[in-house]
Parts: sequence; structure tokens; C-alpha cells
Amino acid sequence: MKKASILYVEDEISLASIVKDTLQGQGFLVHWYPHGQDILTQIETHHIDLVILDVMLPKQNGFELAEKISLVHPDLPFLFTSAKNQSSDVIQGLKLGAKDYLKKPFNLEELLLRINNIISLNQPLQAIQNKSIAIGQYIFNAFDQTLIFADTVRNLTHLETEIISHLVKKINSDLIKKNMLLQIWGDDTQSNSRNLDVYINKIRDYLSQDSSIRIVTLRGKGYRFIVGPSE
Amino acid sequence: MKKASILYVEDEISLASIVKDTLQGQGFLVHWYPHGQDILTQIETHHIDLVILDVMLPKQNGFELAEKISLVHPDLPFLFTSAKNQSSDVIQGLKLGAKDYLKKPFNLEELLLRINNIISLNQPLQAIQNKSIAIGQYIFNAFDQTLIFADTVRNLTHLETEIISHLVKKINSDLIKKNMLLQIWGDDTQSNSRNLDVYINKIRDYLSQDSSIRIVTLRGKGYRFIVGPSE
DNA sequence: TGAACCTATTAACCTTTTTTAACTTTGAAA
DNA sequence: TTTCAAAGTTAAAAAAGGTTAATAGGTTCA
Repeated sequence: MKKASILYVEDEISLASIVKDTLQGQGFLVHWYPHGQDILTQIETHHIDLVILDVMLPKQNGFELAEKISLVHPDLPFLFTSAKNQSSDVIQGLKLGAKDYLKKPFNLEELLLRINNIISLNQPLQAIQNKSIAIGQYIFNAFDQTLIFADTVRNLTHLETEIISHLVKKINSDLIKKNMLLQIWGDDTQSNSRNLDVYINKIRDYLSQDSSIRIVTLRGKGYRFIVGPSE
Repeated sequence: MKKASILYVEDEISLASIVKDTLQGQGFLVHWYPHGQDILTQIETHHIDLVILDVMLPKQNGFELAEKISLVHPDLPFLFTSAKNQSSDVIQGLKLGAKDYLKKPFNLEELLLRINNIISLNQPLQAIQNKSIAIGQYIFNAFDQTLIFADTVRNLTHLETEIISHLVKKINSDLIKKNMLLQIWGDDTQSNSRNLDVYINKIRDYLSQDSSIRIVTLRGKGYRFIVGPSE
């Protein structure tokens, strides 16, 4: 399972360092910043699964930051930590769309549990390995590298399997092409991008016997893998 | 949208009554019980979307109850409310799989926000998926990327779809151009702004067959998408 | 070793979508 | 009424992706 990546904004250095170590100890990839400047750029360049924002930051406070972030990335989950412990503060935070609001001082174990709650909810499909899963009328098995349609078994290559796995993981939601390239080839060069195009073309062909399956192109962004009644 | 159904176990009658009224006022269907007996039967007979458990209950406490429930219904989300406010209690509750743990006394608005967080997270996709919506005499489907007028299906591009989605979301109210640019392109440069102008022009054309639909320009601000008799 | 085979990558050419550019119109402020 | 920025309109340019085929790279096995 891939490490979840957390963006953490906290200006208290001693606290930040403890939290960072704890999260890293649990296998998270942590990007820590003492202030909110250039946060949007950071989100663009790194793949981020969760944002943790302190509310009282120098200059731009956590609430303002959250608003900016969710404007551009409405599906990126975030939570607040804060010494502002009034009910009204908590409510303001939650209203902004925060998945949680932890009052300071918080217990580290509680933080971890709450993070796991958010992240696990956000990626419901996990262990695809060694399990056959249905894609419309097809049956896909990443371990066997097979795609079955009505008694016909098609043996897939490694990359075909890899790409279908990515599609399946993000079924009915958006796949960012750049992320796919990074995860599959390790870099997102122009030529890898063309390569992926070729594979998508091939996979579209493989899956063409069930018309309820579609790989929609989000030009300039990626793809959306749609499986379901299309009426 | 269907009413979400909540199972609520709380032995303090006066509190329970207030919470119940509040939840019902928000459109939830509430099943309240002062103790945990026969809860599993209740879950079998009614469809339940969320369980709220007080921790300190007579006989069987909330933790025990939660264990029993999640054994049989591992995907049914639950949260605790409790006057047991020790960190260790919270952690114990979360470890059992609770989606949240509210310390008493809690603010009712906070409760509502946290409930909404849990319930909306639990049904993230269906809502968007494959839902056609009427725009005057047109039918728009963001998922299929189609716009239908009297048997004629127009396939939309990704950006066209994106922009119409934004219009629809703010139907009959103001759309701030800057926000649209940020959400769609990630920045609000001059050239993206001209680009949006081009798309608005195109979409006005697409929607021109129903004269009750208008995209009014709010010069220097954005647009207002008006659908309805044009008094 | 090298021929047959399979997979991945690159290339070439085409189509569609998005962006940019250029020119026109509009509307608010001076 | 003049002026200028914002938005409308149209067309051309540029970029992304679709498609198909050729090439490269590596295994396997005689």
C-alpha cells in the first residue's frame, strides 16, 4: 500500500517536530511548513492526500488557507488543530468543510486515529491484489494478469495490468494523468505520456464488449473510468 | 435526496429529547432508544445510516454495544457521545472504529456538522454519478458529458461540461468569474479569462434554443445563470 | 548463439479540444 | 461625449490525445 502523503502547516516548531516524527513513524509522508505561503504550489507539485492546518498562523490564518485550498481542490480533505477552543471556532472550522477539528493540546494517538478515519474513508478500495474483481461483465485479476469476458480469458501484460489496476482504483472518479505517469513510470515525460495513450487505446479496445464501461478523457487532466448503466 | 436514518441510544431523557428534535428538524429520521437492548433487531428491521451511542448506558455500555453492532454490520458508521472525557476514553472509542467521539456537553450545531461529515463521506459518488438535470427544456448530464434538446444529443467536451456544471450549481444566483477561473484552471490569469469568455459564448449558443435560459453578464464580476420565465 | 516471440516504446499521421489572437461591441466612469 | 477596460465574436494556431504501425529490447529455447 502506498504511503499517504500529508501536508502539515504549523508554526510552533517544537510541536510540529513531534507531530511530524510521529506521523512519519506511522508510515506517512509528511510535508511540513511553518506558514501558509506557497501552499497551493506545494499541493500542485506533490500529491497530497490530507492537509492538517493549525488555525492560528502568522499572517494568513488556517481558516483563510482552507478556503483557498478547497476552492481549487474541493475534494482534498483537511482538518484543523487549534488552541482556539470555543465552540464557535470549532463550528466555523467544520462549516468550512473540515473533516475534523482537534483542540490543543491533543493526544497524538487520537490524532492518528482521526487521520486514519479520514484517509481510509477517502480510499475505499484497497487490496486489489490477488482478488478477482468485476468490471461490468468482465472479471479482472491483477495477480493473474487476466481479463475474462464470457469464458474468454485474455492474458494481460504487466503494464496493461498496472494501468487497469489504476483505473479500477479510481472507478467513477477522476484519474490525474500526471499521477499515473509518476506512479507507473516514475516520471511524467512527454514520451511516457504518449505511451500511456497507446495503452489506454488498447484497454478501451479490450473493454469494448461491455458498452456500460467507458474511459472518458478529461483533456489536459486525465481520465474518468466509468462503469455502470449509461442510460 | 433521501432522508438519512439515525439510530440514537441515550438514557438521559431530557438530552435525548433535545437532540432528537434537533435532528428531526434537520430532516433526519431518528430512532431513539434509552438502552441498548434489542438494538441489533432494530438495525435489522429499519434501514440505518448512522448510529449515535452514548458511552455510559445502564447495563451494557456504548463500547460493548458498538462492538456487537460492528461485528454484524462492519460498514455501518457510528459515533460516541460521552461525559467520559479522558483522552484514553476517546482513544478507546476511536479504536473501536467510531467515526467520531463528542465530549459532553456538546454543541448541537457541532453535532450536526459532524454527522453530515460522516454521512456525506459515506456516499461520496452516487450523488454526482449519472444524474441528469433539467435546464429549461434541455437535459444536462455532467457525468456523460451530454446536453440533450428534443432528441438531439450534443456531446460536450470536458471543459464545456465543467463550465455548465458551475453554472448549474449557482443557478439563479451570482457566479464570481475569479472563483470559476481558480476552480477550473487553477489560476485567474488574463488569458484564462478570455478563454472562459470563449466558452461562455459557445455555451450560450448551445443553450439558445430555449429562450427562458439566459447567461447574464455581471460586468467585472462574473455571470448570473437564469433559468425560468423571463418576466 | 541466434531465431522466434512477446512486450514496450517510439513514430507518424490524424482528429478534437483548448488556447491565443484579432477585431468588434458594450457599458461604466471621467 | 469621450475613453478605456471588459466582454462578445470569430478564426487561426497550438496542444493533447486517438490510432496504427514500425522499431527496439529483452526472453526463451532450440
